[in-house]
Amino acid sequence: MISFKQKVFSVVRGILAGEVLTYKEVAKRAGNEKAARAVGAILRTNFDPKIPCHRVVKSDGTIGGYNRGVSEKRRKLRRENAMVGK
DNA sequence: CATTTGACGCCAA
DNA sequence: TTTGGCGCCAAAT
Repeated sequence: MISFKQKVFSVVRGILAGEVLTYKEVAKRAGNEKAARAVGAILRTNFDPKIPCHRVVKSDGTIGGYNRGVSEKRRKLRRENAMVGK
């Protein structure tokens, strides 16, 4: 039985370089659009380099958080995407 | 099983 | 535009 959490990881793992999803989008793809907050909690407790969790940002365009520091996240996004938003 | 937690989202002021 | 407050949810305790 795959948990919501597993689903979230599958989705995030599938994000292509240059693609950025919001927590809400990830939640929707994982099966529950209203679980954006839970997605953050999940990505927070489970760090895994195979998962490009730095490509997940907030709906309002701000960067959100990151286990290894927001600066690091911003830097990675900047390398992959050209613009990160605000 | 009951509570707490927090990388969120949205709206009113 | 910036803040504050409330709702929502899966996980962790």
